[in-house]
Amino acid sequence: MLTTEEIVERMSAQGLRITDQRKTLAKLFADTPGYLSPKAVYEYMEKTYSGLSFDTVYRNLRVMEELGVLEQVVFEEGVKFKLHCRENHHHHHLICLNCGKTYPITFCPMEKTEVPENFNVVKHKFEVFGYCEACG
Amino acid sequence: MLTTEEIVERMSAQGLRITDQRKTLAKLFADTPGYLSPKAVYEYMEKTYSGLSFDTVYRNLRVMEELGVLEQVVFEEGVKFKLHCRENHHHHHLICLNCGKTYPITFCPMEKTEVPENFNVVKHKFEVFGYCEACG
DNA sequence: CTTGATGCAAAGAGTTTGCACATAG
DNA sequence: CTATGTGCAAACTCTTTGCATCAAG
Repeated sequence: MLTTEEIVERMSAQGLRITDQRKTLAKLFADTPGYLSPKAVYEYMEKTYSGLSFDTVYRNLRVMEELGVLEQVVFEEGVKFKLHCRENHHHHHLICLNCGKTYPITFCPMEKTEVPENFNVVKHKFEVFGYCEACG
Repeated sequence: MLTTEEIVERMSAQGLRITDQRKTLAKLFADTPGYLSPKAVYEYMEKTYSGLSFDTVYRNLRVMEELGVLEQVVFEEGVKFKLHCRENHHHHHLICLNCGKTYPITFCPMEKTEVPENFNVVKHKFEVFGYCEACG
């Protein structure tokens, strides 16, 4: 996982300006072991930056996504963001329905899935949802 | 899979009125072997019913979903609907990225997934995307 | 200084809701 | 007949965009 400093460096290296807001965003994601909705991010940031606007949050989330720092996933409840996994290996996730925290699953179901010859596989999605120890 | 008549009967049995639009919707989904977006449904229906409104399409999709005739899935590109799978067995899908057609996968990755004891699994999602024979 | 970041307002997509009129049963 | 379905308009949520101002480098 990336640290706050590594995220900031990475943004800086791409020629992005390091504003207080971006530093705070970097810290938020470095400290959060799971998914955050744009709304959750906004509510967290709002505490520090009164007068914050939603569009800036979105813009920064997009910037960090394009930079490869964040990854976006679509859930039933909407879009969420988390630090991009830097695992050396392809993997999947256990996701806590309460706190959003994720745990890696090393097993990839594609190994065991029989696909008809005439079907050309491009990608797959495997996610397990439930409650982590802390959330019951 | 349900036939047009079975869908109509099912709606009728629930006290829903069988309008021409609902008959056409039933036929559309009975004949479609994959996912349809609300927009695609609207565009199909519009051909027959000029002056059709989007809200009626949405209302009928919701009604059919609540009835258990349709199932809704959230993709990156948005929400889509298909006939609810009536397979006797839990299963997953191969989904064609071009035509939306689906093929069942009998293998369920949960059988092979090791979950930490302290994680209480509630549900899972496994979907394989690619191109079917017809779509290359 | 100069370019990129921010806030504000407004615009868009997608979806839902209230109401009056039309129509299935 | 009577209650449900439909179209219309408007509201709502989530997200993006244009523009003037502000501040990082």
